[in-house]
Amino acid sequence: MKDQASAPRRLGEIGLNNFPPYLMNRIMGRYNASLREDMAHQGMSTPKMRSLAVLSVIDGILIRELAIYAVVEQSTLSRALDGLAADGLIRRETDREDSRATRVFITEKGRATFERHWPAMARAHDQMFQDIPQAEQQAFLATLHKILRNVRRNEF
Amino acid sequence: MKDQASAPRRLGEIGLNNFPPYLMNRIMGRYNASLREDMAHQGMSTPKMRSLAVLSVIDGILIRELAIYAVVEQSTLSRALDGLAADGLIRRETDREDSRATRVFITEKGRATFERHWPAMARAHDQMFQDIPQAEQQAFLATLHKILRNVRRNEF
DNA sequence: CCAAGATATTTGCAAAAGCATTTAATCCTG
DNA sequence: CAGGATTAAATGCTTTTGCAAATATCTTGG
Repeated sequence: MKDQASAPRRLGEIGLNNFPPYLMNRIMGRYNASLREDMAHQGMSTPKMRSLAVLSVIDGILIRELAIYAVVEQSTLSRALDGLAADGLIRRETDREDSRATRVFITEKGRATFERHWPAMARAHDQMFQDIPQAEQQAFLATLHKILRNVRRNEF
Repeated sequence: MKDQASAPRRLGEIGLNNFPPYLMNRIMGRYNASLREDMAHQGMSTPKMRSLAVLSVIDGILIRELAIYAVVEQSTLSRALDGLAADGLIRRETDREDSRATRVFITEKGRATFERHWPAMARAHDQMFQDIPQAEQQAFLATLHKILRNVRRNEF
């Protein structure tokens, strides 16, 4: 009987609490809502914030790559970048080798802005993992990597 | 040195790939996008789908509870329910004990509709966890439960 | 080397989401 | 037990999304 190895049969049978995607949506719903609260005041949106976060780590990336890393639709991202550029937080620059493509660079002001928001993200993260042993957190992270590899459709 | 127990110092130092909320957003972004593709054709939206999914497990729930379980803003949910009711997939009924509140019930047609969509959810789930041992999946699930308990603000 | 097809980004537009307000009912406190 | 505070849900309105189409550039087979 090599049954049920992976896919649960019916949602009713396994229950919401044993269906990981459900739990992950619940968790990320809270996480994102709490960040949104924090940012709303300062005229920052989720796509903008995510863009800055990614750029603070990987600068000079192509827009299409940023869309993937930041988990934002490209058209939405395009407009978010308009806003960030208008505020001087990022700078767009046509790629040298391919003039269709655009690279995005974070400015000093952009970094400073992100640093101001980072504590809220760190706090949200800490709350998520409070009272969870380091070893368990490591194992969790390792599984997340496997899952991402399973679902992503890109090279990164 | 009881440092760094939980909150990483700066995102740049730890990297996106070691920041669980980032990975979870990436993963759920894909999961939800893939479901959305599947549903768009059949005039079904994410809030509608999530409502049916929750109701298929917990029927006769209050709207405000459904909003939490389904991870949907209440005003958005209200309109999603309008749509579902119009299609005869759910039924709203004023609560007996508190006539401000409304309970939502899934109809047979609603169940049937959910069953039609369920395979796509199961498929997405299977893809996520392919090649991940059962024991690891169990551990992952256990950690998700802890995290949800850490972040939720409600009794459920 | 040119046309047809592919790729990167932006933009138009309609649908969706979210905040704040409204309506209605219940709770609670003095 | 009246009246202000609270809670549930719906609605008005504005902003944000996201799809699809447009624009611009690049690539490649003939």
